[in-house]
Amino acid sequence: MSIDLTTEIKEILLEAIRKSKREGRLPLQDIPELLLVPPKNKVHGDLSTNIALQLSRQFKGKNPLEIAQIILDNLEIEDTMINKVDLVSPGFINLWVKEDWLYQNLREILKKGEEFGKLNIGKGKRIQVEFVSVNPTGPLHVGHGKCAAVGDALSNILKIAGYKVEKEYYINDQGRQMDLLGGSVQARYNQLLGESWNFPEDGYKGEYIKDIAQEIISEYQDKYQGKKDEETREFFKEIALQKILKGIEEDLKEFGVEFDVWFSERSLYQENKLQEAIELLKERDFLYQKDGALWVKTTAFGDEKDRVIVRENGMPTYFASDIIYHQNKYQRGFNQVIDIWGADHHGYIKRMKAAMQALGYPEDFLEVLIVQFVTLIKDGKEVGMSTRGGEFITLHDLVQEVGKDVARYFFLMRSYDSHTEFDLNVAKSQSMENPVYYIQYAYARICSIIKNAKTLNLPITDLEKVNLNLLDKEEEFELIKKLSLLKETIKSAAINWKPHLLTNYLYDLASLFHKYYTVYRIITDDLELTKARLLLIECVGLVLSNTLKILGISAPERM
RNA sequence: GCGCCUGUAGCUCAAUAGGAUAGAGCAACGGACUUCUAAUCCGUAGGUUGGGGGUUCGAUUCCCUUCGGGCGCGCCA
Repeated sequence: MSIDLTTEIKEILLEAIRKSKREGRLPLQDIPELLLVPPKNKVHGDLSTNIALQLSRQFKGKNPLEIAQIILDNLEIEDTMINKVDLVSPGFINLWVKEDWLYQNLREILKKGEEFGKLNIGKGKRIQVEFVSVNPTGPLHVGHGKCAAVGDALSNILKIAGYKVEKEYYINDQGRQMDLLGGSVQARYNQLLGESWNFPEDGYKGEYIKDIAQEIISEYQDKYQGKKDEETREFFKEIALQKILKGIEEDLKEFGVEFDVWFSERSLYQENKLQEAIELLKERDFLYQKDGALWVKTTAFGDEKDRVIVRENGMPTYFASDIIYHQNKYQRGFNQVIDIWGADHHGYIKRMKAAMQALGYPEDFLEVLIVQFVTLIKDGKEVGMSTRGGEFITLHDLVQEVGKDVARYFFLMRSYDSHTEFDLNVAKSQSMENPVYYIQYAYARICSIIKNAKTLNLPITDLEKVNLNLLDKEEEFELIKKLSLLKETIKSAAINWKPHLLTNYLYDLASLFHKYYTVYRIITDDLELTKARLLLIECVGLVLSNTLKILGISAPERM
């Protein structure tokens, strides 16, 4: 097991700090997490830390420069990867790294291959990510696609960061909306068979309802024509649910998203879990009766008002389902669950988090991530997305139109909490405007060069026999530094739950490669140089494909 | 009215956990193909980070206030 090189340098700095503490020159309580990052400006070195500035908080009045100087006094850089150290006002410690450190990164990447990027910051902690969870009453639209992309990518990021992750879809398969769905399909079925049949008020009017009715006709002919009994209603409800769920599952699969668990709301009520939750809440004194209904005292945990869990008529509310659903999650042993919701549900967060605390779970057991809306732009104009309007665009349509890779990238390229403006014209263009192709093209170029090298019988990735010192150009150093940053980027994406850090990283890396490619040839008359450069681009290719894989975007070998 | 998200270049957005001279792409203008794929590269121009206060060595980032945009405030789901 080789040591993480950035960690190694951090350790050297920390040792200097600990030594200063032992000597009494820095009477510290605790040492904050040491951040070691490449500065924006090259004159500030290869890596930089603000630790002295951080530490100066602990003892006011002490000049950060003095603190930095004390650390430097105790810093042993002989026989390390650090080449030079500098101290700059107001207290930054800047480090220059030996070239050998950079080369060592390449060795590590090559050795680990597809494993490069894996971390262990999760330490096996179990996290559940629940996302999409759309009511099974119609097809997924593009907004759900954004949630799906974010949830799936975040799950992959957490996995590679060392968490045990489960992806779950919650199916709201009971209640009024299911009755309406069944009723709507039943009405269309009968109408298609020539019956005069009233369409339910507030029913689902989309074309897909007619499609389902048509399917039922081909499968069952007129078997249920004109029937109005309970059994028939159940039949329509059930078959509509199954068909729509199947469609949702297919659309997601086509989008590259697969769930570990499809969890049915109905199943919650088969074990009388509601009673269990109510008992617990009562015991903990967060439950009371008022106006004939049962209320949860969510205001005790910051909610604006208390919420009804069982209605006056004895029926549990949707909130009740969600409480026992999350109780179930807790009982399944997750250390933390992340719910990903659309922006229209944000008002629900407080009461859910309050309910969790009322049940006695840790405050951060449930975290909710709110994904902002998507606006589709076509020919410079906004495309309406209401279900009622005719211009409904489904996720399926979008994937057909622009492809899975482009759709996923566009949803992930911006922070999920900013509104996505999805320009269909840009997404469809196979030009430099489209960042997906820009990145994939970098990978395809690398594959193409390696293929050429093979036809020329050039030896590839013979690590021991390559003289990496020949990689001495500025562009090469920049590339290697970027490669070595992958793990830090994944770490940051995992801790902050920000998949878009990886799309940005990919773009930067691709950009550095394209620049390098333009200035230098990989395959030259100089065999030794060629070998070294081939090794470098192989590493770039590996990192590109590893990162694309995390985001669920394919890495084509030729374009 | 209250709550959540948001406001950065003409447009779409970054800015890593409060760090150093706020960066990319597009659009505009000017260049580079006898080349391992030009789906590429180089250059020019573009800013009072909506406004105003505060916190500190330092604020696009945190707090208060104000203005604009989006969304939500059911014994609906």
